[in-house]
Amino acid sequence: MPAKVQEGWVELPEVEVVRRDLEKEVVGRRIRDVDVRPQRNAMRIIRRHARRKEFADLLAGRKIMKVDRKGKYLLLFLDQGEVLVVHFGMSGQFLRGTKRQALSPHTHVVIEFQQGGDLRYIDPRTFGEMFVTSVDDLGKVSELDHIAIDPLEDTFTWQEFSGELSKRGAKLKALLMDQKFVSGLGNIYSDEVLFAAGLRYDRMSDTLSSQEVRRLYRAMREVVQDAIRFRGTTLSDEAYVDVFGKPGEFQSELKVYGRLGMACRRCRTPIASVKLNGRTSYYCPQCQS
DNA sequence: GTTTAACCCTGCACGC
DNA sequence: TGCGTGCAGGGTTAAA
Repeated sequence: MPAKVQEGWVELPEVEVVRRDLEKEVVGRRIRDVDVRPQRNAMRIIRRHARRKEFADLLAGRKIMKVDRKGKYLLLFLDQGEVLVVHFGMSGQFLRGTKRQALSPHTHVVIEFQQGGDLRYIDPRTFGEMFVTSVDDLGKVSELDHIAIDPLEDTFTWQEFSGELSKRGAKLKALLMDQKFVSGLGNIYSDEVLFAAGLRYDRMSDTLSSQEVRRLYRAMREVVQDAIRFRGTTLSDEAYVDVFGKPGEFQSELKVYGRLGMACRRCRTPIASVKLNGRTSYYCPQCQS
């Protein structure tokens, strides 16, 4: 039975690829105008703002100074002490465009630049969102405040990771996906990390040997770094693309995710899946214990 | 403290 | 064949 084609979504590697693209493409540009599209769903994207105009006025005339990432959130810092915060949800994406190019379906926001060209926010499922706040108020945004340490940060050491793991008594899969424990991993990469570490989804975090902790720590950094190098995971035509519309290539590197019934790349045992809290998790029954 | 369920929405699969 | 219905899917949060 072929694996069902899934829509793609956005985890740390994809957000980081977009961040790097935006740094090259939009930093230094000044916003001329912002068009929040007339369809009702566009308001869902800017749900923290009462009106389209309010959101647009906060951005018009501002210059984009730098682009940071916190977990799966993108932070576009503007020249007057304000920040455009973006979360892609499940199906959000940024695309560079020009006035002559027609807007694709589910385009909710178009940011037009003075130097020409625009940046479009597209999101079929509208689970994503964007809002503008001041740098001073960033700390008051609870979702950002709660985000745990990033696996790519140098300050993320395995000793610290080990301490956090033993403090918690939770199943590894749930823990890896918990943004308050470690930031940026979703369903795809948590499965891949657990496979790379040789650990099962239901292992309790406080039962790992120090060797297993180190394996998990190393796997987490390696999988995320590799996925960025391959510019993210694109599972179907409709799925994630970078700012230029180009799909990622990490899907060909996936070891377990979406490979139900296919031979494990390491031991040839068929990949199994299990439903956890309504989400499908993939693993190798032989390689992971 | 952890686990579960529900919410948001679209698109697809399925059945009549 | 065409339409209507049901539900999968991820991140977050509130409830259990």
